[in-house]
Amino acid sequence: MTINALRGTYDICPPASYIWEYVEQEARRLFGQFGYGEIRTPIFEETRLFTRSIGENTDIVSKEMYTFADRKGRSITLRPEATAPVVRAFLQHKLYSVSPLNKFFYIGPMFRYERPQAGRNRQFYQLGTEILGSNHPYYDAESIALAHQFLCVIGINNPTVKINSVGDLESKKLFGKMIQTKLMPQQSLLCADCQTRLEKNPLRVLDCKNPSCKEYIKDLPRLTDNLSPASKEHFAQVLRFLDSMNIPYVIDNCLVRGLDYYTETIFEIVHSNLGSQDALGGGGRYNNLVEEMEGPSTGAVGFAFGIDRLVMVLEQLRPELATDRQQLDCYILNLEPSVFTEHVALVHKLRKTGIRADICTEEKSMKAQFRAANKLNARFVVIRGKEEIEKNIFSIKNMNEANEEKISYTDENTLFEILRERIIKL
RNA sequence: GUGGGUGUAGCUCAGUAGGUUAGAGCGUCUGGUUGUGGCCCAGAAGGUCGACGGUUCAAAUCCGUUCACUCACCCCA
Repeated sequence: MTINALRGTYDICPPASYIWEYVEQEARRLFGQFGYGEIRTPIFEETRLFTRSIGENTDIVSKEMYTFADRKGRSITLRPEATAPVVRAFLQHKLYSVSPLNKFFYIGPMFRYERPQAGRNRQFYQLGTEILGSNHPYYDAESIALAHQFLCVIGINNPTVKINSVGDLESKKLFGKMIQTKLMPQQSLLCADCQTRLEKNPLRVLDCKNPSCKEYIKDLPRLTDNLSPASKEHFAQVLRFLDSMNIPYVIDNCLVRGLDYYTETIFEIVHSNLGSQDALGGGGRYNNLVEEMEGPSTGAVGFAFGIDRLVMVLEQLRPELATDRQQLDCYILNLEPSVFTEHVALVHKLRKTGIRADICTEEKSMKAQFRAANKLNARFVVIRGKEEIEKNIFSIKNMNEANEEKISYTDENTLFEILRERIIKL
């Protein structure tokens, strides 16, 4: 009985892993350029960190958390998202007193117990940012600009940025109540999902795709018309900054996010090359979360990409990323056991000077060894067989030009030097 | 949690009016005269046909159960 990876988890083997490396490498470079420092938090936390921050009756907390008791009976949860852990770290280390503004990025696995489907796994990977310490609308726009530029950098060129505002905590609550009172009389006419949404999370009714529900939704007041003057101005400024940076976006009055802590600006980036789960990433502002977690009043905004989904799109758009383009500089054949040890020293010496060298360990036929060299995409092959040893020479074959050079052998070191010279010359 | 689809070689898949030793392409390995790769040619290895049970003289094929994968709903990255 073989053991397989658990449902919703998977292995990333070469050459597919090259895409992941590429995405992460470009993220580190660009996010660093924008002034974000990497933060790494633990993969598991106390359960109440998430129940408190994300919200008791959100889907994530009510049915998707990997929660278990540790050996001392404490309730532990594998992180379903990174914002709460980052805020926890921010407070634990009192980073607000180290610097008024903190910009972080993170890369790592998250866990949600869901039925897997295209673009959704139980262990999935996010790469995201958090800016803590300001409620200036510029930072909402910067988050979106960074996300947008990152996609451009890695070659995902036509994403759609959807944006909306839910206003401050007060207007968010008031608007929810408004929807409830307007729709309650017709509750029984809505779809089953909307009936429960209306009670648990009324804003969600807005993005129901059910055609019959849409009839009722279109007559509802609009979120953006019911914002407080301050929230309205905040949102207008975010849009103004986006315009000034030429970041394209679509205002989507029905966009709602599933986590309780979002306030003001929320956004989502979708892409048509994905399946039904078409969001590459999303985020928004969360001005009350830090305070709710017993920290000082702190404006904050963040977003996250699903790396799994970025990779899915890149597999389609840039399949060349998943090929091993690296050439081997030098492959040393194994024809005479008497010189094998000398060759072990040679490979090591070459590698120490930064050359990509490798050695054949099996005493196979010359044809087989050349086939191996070819598969490894070797530029040079070192040949020391019976003939060379008798004549006291060694041969270097250039695989690209298919010509061979025979050089007289004096000692190990000159062999190394001559080989190195040939390799570096190219 | 709910619903649909699919399980045959390492990969992509053929293979039903149930009937001999279950196939192809790619990949892997070995050869194609004495020591040379890619192209070409030849050959080999590799499968308890997802698992279990049933019908039948006979099951990859029909029936039942189960597991896995997959897509979608809910929701999210």
